[in-house]
Amino acid sequence: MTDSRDNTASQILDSLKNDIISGEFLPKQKLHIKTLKEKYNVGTSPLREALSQLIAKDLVVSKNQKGFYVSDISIEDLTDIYQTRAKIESLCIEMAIDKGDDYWEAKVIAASHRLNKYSKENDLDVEEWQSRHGEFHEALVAGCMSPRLFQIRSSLIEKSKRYRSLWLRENVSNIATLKINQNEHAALMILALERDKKSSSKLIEEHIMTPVEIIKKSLSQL
Amino acid sequence: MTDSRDNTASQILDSLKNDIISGEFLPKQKLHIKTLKEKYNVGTSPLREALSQLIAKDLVVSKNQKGFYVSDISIEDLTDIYQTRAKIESLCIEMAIDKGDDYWEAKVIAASHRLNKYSKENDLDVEEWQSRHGEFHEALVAGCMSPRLFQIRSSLIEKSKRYRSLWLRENVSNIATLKINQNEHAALMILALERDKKSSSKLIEEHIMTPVEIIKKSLSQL
DNA sequence: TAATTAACAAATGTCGACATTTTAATATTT
DNA sequence: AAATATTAAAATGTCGACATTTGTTAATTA
Repeated sequence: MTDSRDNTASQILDSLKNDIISGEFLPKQKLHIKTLKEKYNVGTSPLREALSQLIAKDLVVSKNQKGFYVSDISIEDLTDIYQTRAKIESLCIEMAIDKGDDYWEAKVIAASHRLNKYSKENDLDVEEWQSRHGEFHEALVAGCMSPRLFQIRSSLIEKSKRYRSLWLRENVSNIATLKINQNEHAALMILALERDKKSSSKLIEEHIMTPVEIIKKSLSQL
Repeated sequence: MTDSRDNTASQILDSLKNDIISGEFLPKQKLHIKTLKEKYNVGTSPLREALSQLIAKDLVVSKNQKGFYVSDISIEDLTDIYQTRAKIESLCIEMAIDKGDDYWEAKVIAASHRLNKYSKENDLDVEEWQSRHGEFHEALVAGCMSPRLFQIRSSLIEKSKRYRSLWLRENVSNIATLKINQNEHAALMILALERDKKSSSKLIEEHIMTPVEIIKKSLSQL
């Protein structure tokens, strides 16, 4: 059995990262050391080490002697993140189509089924839907077999999730908007399994860019 | 005037990162806290914070209670890094060709000239050549205008530089190999200025992948 | 002699304290 | 009253010390 006890810093890292991505801590908000120490029940060192890692991940910034702050957001950054994410996801899918085997196909079909079934339910839990949605897209690109590209993809997803969270916060009612393009998911799967690289990559780029305009709107009113 | 005094951690970060990328610290090598403190003349906290940032950048790993180590390398990772880097660079060039203006063109021509002139010199300094080479490629993609994509590009370059450093370390004589494909640079510029996306992206991918096989060889003998 | 145990030395991760800087609140001057 | 200067309070970043854990060497046992 492997010794997988993590150090304190990496434990805080996860919680703190989540609290930033989920929008509990808002952009530009000051992160008081004292407050955080109490909130997460930790000492100075591990906390600062976790914050340091979040700096490297662009979720936190620090000015010398002026403390830590949650990274600011902007419409330009929102657009850039989503555009880059679209390009990367398109790359992933193209590679997955090149290299994906039978297991990949099977996993895609399975994930698609789970998403479809749940989307038709009446009173659905947003968390659950988002989880299945994420798993479907992950299954699609899983065949690409490039750890580094995957890592880039993940970090971009984290960043875009923050924008989506902030938007959801202001538009709790419009959750249904998330599921607008449910038919696109089916199309995506079919194109991928048909190994149609061109169409797949084109559709995925559009699919990812869909929510941008909506989020932009509510962001500019802030 | 802006107050741009950095904190101690970010100062160490640069030095330490450089020493890892340049191969002064070898893969898997243990990074003793005590030694590093003396080497960089700093205390525990800022050092550990710098190390934490390098963990997020995948240049350092840490096992709980067992200290910090330079990230390991492998042929698989080498290949993955360079392949991903090639894809990203190709993306950048395509976008640059789409969005690049007259200033972009001018800068590309200028950088190309500087590289060409220096490449013809008899006794050249490797550092200087690498610098001009890097600037040429940067000029080529500068038109892409996506900070996030640029950032991804930079982090991949850092990682690939480490492999190149380790290879150079074992093959000081073969430095000339670096300049093998000098003619490709001219071709690259022409294609970009002709706004030929397809050919540009194809050539840049090949250009980036060129050194992989050479580095692989010397790596597998280690 | 090999293997196991015990004891020691080295190194890590965490905390609390201190000096320095920033921020705020108050007083002073024009 | 507005602007500046002064003082006090809060917060930051750094260090050294301490408890725990790890790794190594020596001793004991089979």
